[in-house]
Amino acid sequence: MDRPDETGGGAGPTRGREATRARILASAKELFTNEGYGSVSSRKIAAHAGVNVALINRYFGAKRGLLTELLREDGVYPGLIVDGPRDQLTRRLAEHAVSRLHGEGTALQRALDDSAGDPDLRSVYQGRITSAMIEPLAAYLGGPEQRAHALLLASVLLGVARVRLVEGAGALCEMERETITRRVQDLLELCLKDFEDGDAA
Amino acid sequence: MDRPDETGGGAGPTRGREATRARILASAKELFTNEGYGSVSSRKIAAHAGVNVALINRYFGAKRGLLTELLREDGVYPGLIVDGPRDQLTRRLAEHAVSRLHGEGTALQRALDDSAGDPDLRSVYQGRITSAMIEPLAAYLGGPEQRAHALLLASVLLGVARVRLVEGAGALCEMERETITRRVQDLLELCLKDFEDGDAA
DNA sequence: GGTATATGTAAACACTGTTGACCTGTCAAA
DNA sequence: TTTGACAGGTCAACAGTGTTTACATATACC
Repeated sequence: MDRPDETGGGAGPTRGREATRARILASAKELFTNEGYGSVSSRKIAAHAGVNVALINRYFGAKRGLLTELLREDGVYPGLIVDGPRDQLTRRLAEHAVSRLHGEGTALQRALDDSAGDPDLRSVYQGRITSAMIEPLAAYLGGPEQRAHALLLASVLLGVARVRLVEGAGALCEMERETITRRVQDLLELCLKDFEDGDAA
Repeated sequence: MDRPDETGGGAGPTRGREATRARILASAKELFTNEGYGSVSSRKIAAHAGVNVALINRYFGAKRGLLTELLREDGVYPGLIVDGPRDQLTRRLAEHAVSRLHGEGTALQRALDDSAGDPDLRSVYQGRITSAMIEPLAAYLGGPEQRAHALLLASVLLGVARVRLVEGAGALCEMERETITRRVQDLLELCLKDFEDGDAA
């Protein structure tokens, strides 16, 4: 039952459960970053890690498990942007969105954004967006309409991300950064308005 | 060089270039509609159409060509919603978005929306969204900032569509339909504001 | 009739993710 | 020390995928 490996007690053995897991994960991270999820095969990851293909499924269940693990470690949609003063929430979110629009952030984040549409990853991202974006937002906002407000915020944030994939978002990136950030912020602010006042036109 | 088929001049022969093309396309449409793009294999389409697999690639280049053709025929993102009185543009777009949010529209449309993330289809949807959504919007809007405005509109529209895939959009669908439509319309309206006025708070 | 050409067929290719059977080395108990 | 158990690793195969190539066939024209 106990682990018989790490006999030397060293920091980095090249074999054994944890060492192999780590090497696979590191290879996956590097390859996904440079080539995207869909373009990297299990065998390629295994070869790069100097490890047998079957071990990927042994340790991560399936290829998708690698990405799940990377997301868990890296926190691609960090709840961090939610935390902070309430009156600056939309500003933080807008800056985050525009930053993503400009392709900033970790190379891995960019790669995973690009791979988000893969059918194999759909359930992964679905759960991730819900648990790391919509639910934290709803909890942070509070109130009876928290979920609707959170979904609207998510719509704008995801929409901006999506238009980058489709278009490169050239025209938006060419604008003064503060201008587009301000506009996104205004959109987010509008998402948060109460739903009572029907027709303010 | 000329077409030797359709010798009888009948309406529906079961062999020959056009007949085969049509049968493949009809099968693809039916299967994609019911099972989505990624879950339907080339062989399955061919079997359903009673046709050899190789003919798919002969007549449509590749599997993706089937979907390109279906999109071309069906006009999934019709420029129709753009046409109309200018002061009702956002209303039309909002109604369209909310309608999609509720999963209305053709079954095929719904299926293709769901398949939009497939890596194999990325270039197809990229071109389609650009040519059938962003460019018509930009042309319709006019002005020096037309492209930025069109991209912002697209962000909201695509974002609303995306949140449906992720969440089922339960909370948004449970709301009074007019309320959510109004809110989306307001968001779209805000997208169209000039970028000059920097800080209206 | 002969022949070029369009259409349809069968089989393979080069992949993919995944799995099951099989070694192998190390540790614990007898 | 011998035995047995078991975690860790290897290999080959499975069942799929999209796509292509070489071949057979039927049609239409000269």
